[in-house]
Amino acid sequence: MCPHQFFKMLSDETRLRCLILIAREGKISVGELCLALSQSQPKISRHLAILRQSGVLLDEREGQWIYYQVNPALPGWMRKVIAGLTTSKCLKAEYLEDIEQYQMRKTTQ
Amino acid sequence: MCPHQFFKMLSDETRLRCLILIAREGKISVGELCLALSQSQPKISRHLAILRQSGVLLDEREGQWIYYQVNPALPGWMRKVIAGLTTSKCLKAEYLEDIEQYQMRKTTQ
DNA sequence: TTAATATATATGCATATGTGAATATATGGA
DNA sequence: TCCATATATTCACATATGCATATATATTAA
Repeated sequence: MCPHQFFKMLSDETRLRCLILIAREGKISVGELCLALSQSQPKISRHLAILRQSGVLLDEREGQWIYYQVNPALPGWMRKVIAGLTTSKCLKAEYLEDIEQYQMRKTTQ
Repeated sequence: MCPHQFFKMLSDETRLRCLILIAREGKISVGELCLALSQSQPKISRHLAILRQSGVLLDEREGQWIYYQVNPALPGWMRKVIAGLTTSKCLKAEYLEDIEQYQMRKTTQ
């Protein structure tokens, strides 16, 4: 994938928030993403499809659930950009709340 | 600027090629960019305006020419992404030809 | 098989984006 | 002043994008 195409993947806020959450948590189901980001299921699903079709994410079914993860075979320069995002101080509070949301739900369930 | 907005800046091929060439060469005029990328002047000018208005580039007039450079005050995470691009092996041959084009013209003039 | 849950896809629409062509503005020199 | 050069902007148009809603598919359990 060309650099500008990869950046286009990251240019939508919902897609980027999904990707960052998945990159930090390793593996998340669609439903968990919807709850963490407070977005509708079709909306999340469409953005995950875009990331999947471009090869950025991998999906894997487990019973009724489908889990998404960052494709470990991504070229180094893409992994670097994603890694930079997950550790960076550039993220809005909003993004970080996604992670809190997700982790709260994980621990209380 | 939010990460997804920065990535939107980089999601257009012409804009990205401009930015990479500017980042590698330091300072380039609009005309030189047009020649290096073989693109029309209004097209290049419009993309430079987008990068300038978003604060990614700075412009500076020198007589009839206007030179663009990467804004040195960019946050670290943005500079890292740009630096990753200028040194990366991810660039298509096409991108690298821009640089050759530019340097050829520089040395022969 | 039927119902419930989880996820994906299709449709219609409004808006955003990129483009070429034409035009406007700014600078420098005759 | 007038002209040439360099750059910016406007306009009209085609295409792309994201969205909400509705619907389809797959899995599990009863």
